[in-house]
Amino acid sequence: MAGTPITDSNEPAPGRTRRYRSSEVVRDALVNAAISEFAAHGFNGASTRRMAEAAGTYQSQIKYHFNTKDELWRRCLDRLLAELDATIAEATDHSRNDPLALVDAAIRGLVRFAAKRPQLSRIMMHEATSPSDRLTWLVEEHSSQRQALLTRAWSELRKSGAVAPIDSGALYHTLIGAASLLYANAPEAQLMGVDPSDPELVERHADALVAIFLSAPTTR
Amino acid sequence: MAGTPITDSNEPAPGRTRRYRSSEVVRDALVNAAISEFAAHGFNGASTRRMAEAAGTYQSQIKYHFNTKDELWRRCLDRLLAELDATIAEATDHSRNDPLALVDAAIRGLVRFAAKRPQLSRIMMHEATSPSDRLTWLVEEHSSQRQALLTRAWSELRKSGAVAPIDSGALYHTLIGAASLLYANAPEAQLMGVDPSDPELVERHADALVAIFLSAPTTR
DNA sequence: ATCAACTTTGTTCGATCGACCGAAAATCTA
DNA sequence: TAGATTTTCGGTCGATCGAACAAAGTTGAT
Repeated sequence: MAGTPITDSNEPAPGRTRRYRSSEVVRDALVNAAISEFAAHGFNGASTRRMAEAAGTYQSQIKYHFNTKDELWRRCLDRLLAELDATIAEATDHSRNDPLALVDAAIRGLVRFAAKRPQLSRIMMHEATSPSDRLTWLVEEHSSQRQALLTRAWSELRKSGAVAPIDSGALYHTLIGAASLLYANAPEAQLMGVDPSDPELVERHADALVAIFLSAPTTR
Repeated sequence: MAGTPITDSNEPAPGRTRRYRSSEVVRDALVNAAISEFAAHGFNGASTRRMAEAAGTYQSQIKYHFNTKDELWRRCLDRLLAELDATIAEATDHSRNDPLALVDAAIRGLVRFAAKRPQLSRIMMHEATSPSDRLTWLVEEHSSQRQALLTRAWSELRKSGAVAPIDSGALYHTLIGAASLLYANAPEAQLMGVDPSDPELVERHADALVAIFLSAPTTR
């Protein structure tokens, strides 16, 4: 079976340069190219031939390394979600005990990730507009746990009244939407005179989200 | 030219039933079918044959009535955005003078429209992920004015301090994202056990957005 | 009733899609 | 070095796409 056990040292036989890239490298290049292609055009609109070209290889390599377009798509999401988890984990590293500080850090991490890797938001927005096996897989494999985690943390904070009164059913999509649409729709924002790649804008955006989500309700 | 001047009374010649539908009716059916198709699969993934079948007609009718898939797409957005304008205008009808009440009503109208017509959000999210002539048209024709309107109203309210401190560059997408992702991604929400078609959820969602956007900043 | 305008219907075209196959080339193992 | 394994590379297959065309059928005005 191809690539399952990476046995070799992947060294180009001392002194010589490899002519064939290792499975790992090609798979990596294909996943990266596919992430951009899926994000830009959705699953159906994405072309495996364009992916292969961007990765500097051949379309038939997708069958060889991933078997189908569908499985390649799943590997793309595995990678993106692992990156998201890593970013959030890093951001919340120093606030393990204070629940409010933890959510604060998580929101900022979410915004920064959406800015750095808008492809994840784009793919999810493409996919979640109509039912499919992929969407079912995505929710079961990934979305559900994240939503449960957020909802639990939020209802805990709600008890102490330190947080905005947001319906628990709407919370997840409200926060994700507020945090990521600006970057998912960056090409539109650019045309409107906004530059979502500006790091200072990202920080101001994160500040704003923390301010509106993590503030006790005010009576007018 | 077909259908430009609707001269006739469109009456089925007393007693008899028409065998041909009028241009107006077919165009209407095609636009409706196309809106759903574009929303579900994006521009490239949408099939003109499926649209025609859903509209009870033939694919070649699209060429006849709209010339190209591209022009049909533009007519879909003209209609959706007209509907959005009508909904917002109706919602803000009774608060012409009080700027704060006006934005309050506009936010609620936006949420209700996103819930009622998720297709607009879906199409925009599909389209805004990568540059295209359609996106340029969309921004120039529609998005820009709306953003300018919102930004102006917001900065006015900011002066009186009655409103959350949100960066003006990020405001538009933050609000739209918070208001519409839940409905744009309704199939995902359903799988997660949330029902975005529940009118009470929609109202609670609108309440929450008004609460977090239209509240003076609190210091912690 | 006639005729021009409008609408429907069926078909064809070239292009692109994902999946698949097999032989050649390179690499690793023994 | 010989043989087994991995990777590359070019090509083919049926399906579907948007666009286009040409008749044929329907309608309303004259």
